[in-house]
Amino acid sequence: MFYLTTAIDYTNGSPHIGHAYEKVLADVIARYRRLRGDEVYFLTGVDQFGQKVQQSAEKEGITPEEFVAGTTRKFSALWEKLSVNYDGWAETTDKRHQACVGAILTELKEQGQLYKKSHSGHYSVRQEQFLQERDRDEAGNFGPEWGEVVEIEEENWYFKLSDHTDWLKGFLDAQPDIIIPAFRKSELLNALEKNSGIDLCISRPKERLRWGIEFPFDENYVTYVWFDALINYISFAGYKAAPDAGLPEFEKIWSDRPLHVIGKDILIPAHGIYWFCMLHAMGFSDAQMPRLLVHGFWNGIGGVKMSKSLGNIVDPAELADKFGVEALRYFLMRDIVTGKDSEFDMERLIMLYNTELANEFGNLCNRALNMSQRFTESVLHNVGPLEPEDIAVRTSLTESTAAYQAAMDEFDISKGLEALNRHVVHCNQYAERMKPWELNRNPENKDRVATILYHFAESVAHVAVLISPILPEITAKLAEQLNLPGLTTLKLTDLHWGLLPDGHVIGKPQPAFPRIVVEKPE
RNA sequence: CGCGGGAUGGAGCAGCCAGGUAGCUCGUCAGGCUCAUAACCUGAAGGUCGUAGGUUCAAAUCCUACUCCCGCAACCA
Repeated sequence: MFYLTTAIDYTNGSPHIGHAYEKVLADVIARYRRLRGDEVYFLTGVDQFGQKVQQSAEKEGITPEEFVAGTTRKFSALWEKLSVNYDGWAETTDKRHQACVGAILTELKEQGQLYKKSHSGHYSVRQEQFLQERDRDEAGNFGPEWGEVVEIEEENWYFKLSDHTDWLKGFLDAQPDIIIPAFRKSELLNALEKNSGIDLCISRPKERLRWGIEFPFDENYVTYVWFDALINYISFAGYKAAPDAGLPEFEKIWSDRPLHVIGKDILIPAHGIYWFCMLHAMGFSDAQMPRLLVHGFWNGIGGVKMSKSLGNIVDPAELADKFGVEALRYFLMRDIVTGKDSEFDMERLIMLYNTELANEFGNLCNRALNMSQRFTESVLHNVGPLEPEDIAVRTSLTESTAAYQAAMDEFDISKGLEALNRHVVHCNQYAERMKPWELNRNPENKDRVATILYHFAESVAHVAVLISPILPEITAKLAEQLNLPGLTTLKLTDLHWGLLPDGHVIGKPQPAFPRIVVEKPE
């Protein structure tokens, strides 16, 4: 079983383009692995507890339950709109999750992994958090943004993180590709080196935070959100679940090494340190440790961070409505190298869709279907003899498919799409050289025209399947136009030359990728 | 000396890990075609690959130093 998860989004606000990117990326990987023939379980969801949610709810004068119900709906509605098809949905307020967190806490305490100690420090009443030395301004004071700062002493529960950091270092050293991309690992190892010996405070006194999972053995405390949130990856996979809980069977889900798709902001310390150590403390073996696929961020134009104050935030739902889900998904996968940052430029979204989908691939679809309709009465003939140019088309397809697969296996979606595009361009060049529209003027060339058109149609069928992880709707559309419904259920291993049988009658051609037309403001 | 990333023709990027005549998309200029969604195809101009050294027969790629930009630095997601 290939188990993959995303970070669960914090339900303190509306989803932005970064949320959408991560979920679409995970969805594409899930769909690709299914295409490869793997059994896949895809989990995503929302993180609902914590201080910020409590504060936001108070501000609106509603309960945290009501507040998260509203924001959660925004996320799930967006995933539906963007064709993000998950198998499991994680909400941390789910009783089953809370029970799992409680069970883990109890077990860790019994194993002596938890202890209580008192900590004193500078505390911001307004922000409801302890302040660090780095929070001081140049003058060495805590600035006005923190409000009233008092020195308080507080008792809390700690997890013996330091017991596991030596193991973690060794583990990370021994694993070449546990963290993708590789440079993130050195960053993580450096961070570990510098901060080992520190334990993790995993509780919050109820006086200052009520919105959390109560400690099973100490009713005065709730669980620190990260400790609770990370557990979603196993709780919703059925870890320590009751048989009738309606959750999957854990051993089945967590059989191979799972993949966590996360953003670069939550690698250190949350996933790279806390989560690995937590799993280790729970008795997970090295072979059971998940891989982390760490993606980059979409910045605004000019490389500046997107933020509300700069007003350069883009709403993914709005984009999908305006340009279509296809264009958005394609852009999000095409214009970024997995692991790196990129700039979100609406003009590039339009350009890439219009160029690569509408003009190049769309044109090829049209050529295949339209000419077949006009020149061969919609009947495809898989006849010979083959000319070198025809062989070259087949070779190009084979090479593109292999390159696509290699790239997709490494989660490099952009490179995979580029590989598909190479074949599409090859086909358009082939069209220009063969000029079937000219050949068709002479009835003697009937067979030759049919052979050429078959190469177009067959190429379209292959690309339609290969692009399906990124553009699932398109595959169905093209399957219909090609009159080959089976196309949507094909696996990679089914992709041999001859998907379209000799004598096959195609359907009615229709533009699969209508161009995006923008009126230029004068 | 905190850590990491980046600097490649007008714009945005790939290539670097496993050195071997600099590649992609857009834009610009010229041409061709008409099957097609004002789409497609061909050709051209444009780069001392941040700077300075080093290793090598050979460096965008490896090593050293430096400059500039961005992000992060553990109890806020």
